[in-house]
Amino acid sequence: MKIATYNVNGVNGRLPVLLRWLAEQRPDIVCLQELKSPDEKFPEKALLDAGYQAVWHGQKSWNGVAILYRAGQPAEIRRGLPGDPDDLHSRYIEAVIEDILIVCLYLPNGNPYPGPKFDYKLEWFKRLKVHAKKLLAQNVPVILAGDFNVMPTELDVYKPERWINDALFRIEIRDAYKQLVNQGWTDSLRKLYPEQVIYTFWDYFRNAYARNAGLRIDHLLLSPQVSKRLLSAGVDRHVRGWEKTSDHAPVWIQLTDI
DNA sequence: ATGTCCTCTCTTAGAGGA
Repeated sequence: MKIATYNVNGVNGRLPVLLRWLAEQRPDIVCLQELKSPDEKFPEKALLDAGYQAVWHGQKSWNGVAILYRAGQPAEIRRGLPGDPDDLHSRYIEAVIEDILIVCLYLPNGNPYPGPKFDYKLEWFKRLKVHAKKLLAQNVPVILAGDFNVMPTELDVYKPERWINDALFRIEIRDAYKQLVNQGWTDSLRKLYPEQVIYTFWDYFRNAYARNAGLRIDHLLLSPQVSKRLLSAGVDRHVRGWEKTSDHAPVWIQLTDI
């Protein structure tokens, strides 16, 4: 079973690219971020025609997350990260697919540092850690997939020294990510490729993709029950080279069937 | 500071976000 996460940067503007990639790779499950679409404008019909049923949590202009499934309807469990009723951003959705709890999340960017957006990111991370710990305690297969807006280590940035005061790399944010992973999650790509330079995002600016000036900020974290089923993982980086493409590339894992 | 690309609107240019 192949499970992917992809920050599409506008699900409607990016629909041709998304459909092309779905047809090419045929992932079983897809977590999408940055829909930038209100719920009523989500391209449900086009995705159904492409063979995918979906649950989604959108909002106008910004954010938005969705989970697609090729072999049935994802069973939505939760929308919105618990812990702050005043947080109205659409950044979190959970669904059960087959035997796995799929969490699709879009962590706040947090820039500029310092400031309220950075504080919001730290708070969001705190709430995520609280909730993720509860999920682990259930001892069921769980996947946390999405755009975490965190480069976990210096290996994950083309020029670490330039990113020290960026909200995607500030030490508080790396620490928060480390604390999350240390609860017992497995970072899929790092597990299989502990020392390889792997990027999932290349800025639109400065010809970043051609220079491979990238970041690794999209992650698939696995609970122990899923981790033991991990077969392979990778980045569909060629998609970043397509016309009218997202600034992220799809990231995927392959699990053994049970 | 800049670069680019998305979405929305006090809309066809500019603002805000990433």
